[in-house]
Amino acid sequence: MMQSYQRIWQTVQRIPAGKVASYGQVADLAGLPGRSRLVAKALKQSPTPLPWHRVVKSSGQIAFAKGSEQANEQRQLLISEGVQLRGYTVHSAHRWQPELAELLFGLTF
DNA sequence: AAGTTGACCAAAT
DNA sequence: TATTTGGCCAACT
Repeated sequence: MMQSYQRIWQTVQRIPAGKVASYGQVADLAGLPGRSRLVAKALKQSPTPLPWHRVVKSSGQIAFAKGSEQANEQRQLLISEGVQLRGYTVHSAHRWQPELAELLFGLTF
């Protein structure tokens, strides 16, 4: 549903530069628990200004195949933001841990 | 209308 | 550490 994509995009937009979130984490924050695959789909539709590169697997690995054009691009974007990686895996220290106030920001009631 | 596909995930092996 | 398995569900065949 388009509504879900909007929520996902808004959530991705809140990930700070220099930090990353997992697909599942974004789904949870968007109020769509268990729908990590939908996040991937929404990202595929990525409106240009979206910081899509700040979303990685729960393992810290970049989701694209190693060595692929897209994986390399994502890697460079992250590095340019000061994110440290070992190969195609971001260091756990850069994982986004939203504060309570930040979590509440996404609620609709 | 029924089957397949994903920029995934967590737990089990 | 690596691979498999079952779960997930909207969008496509």
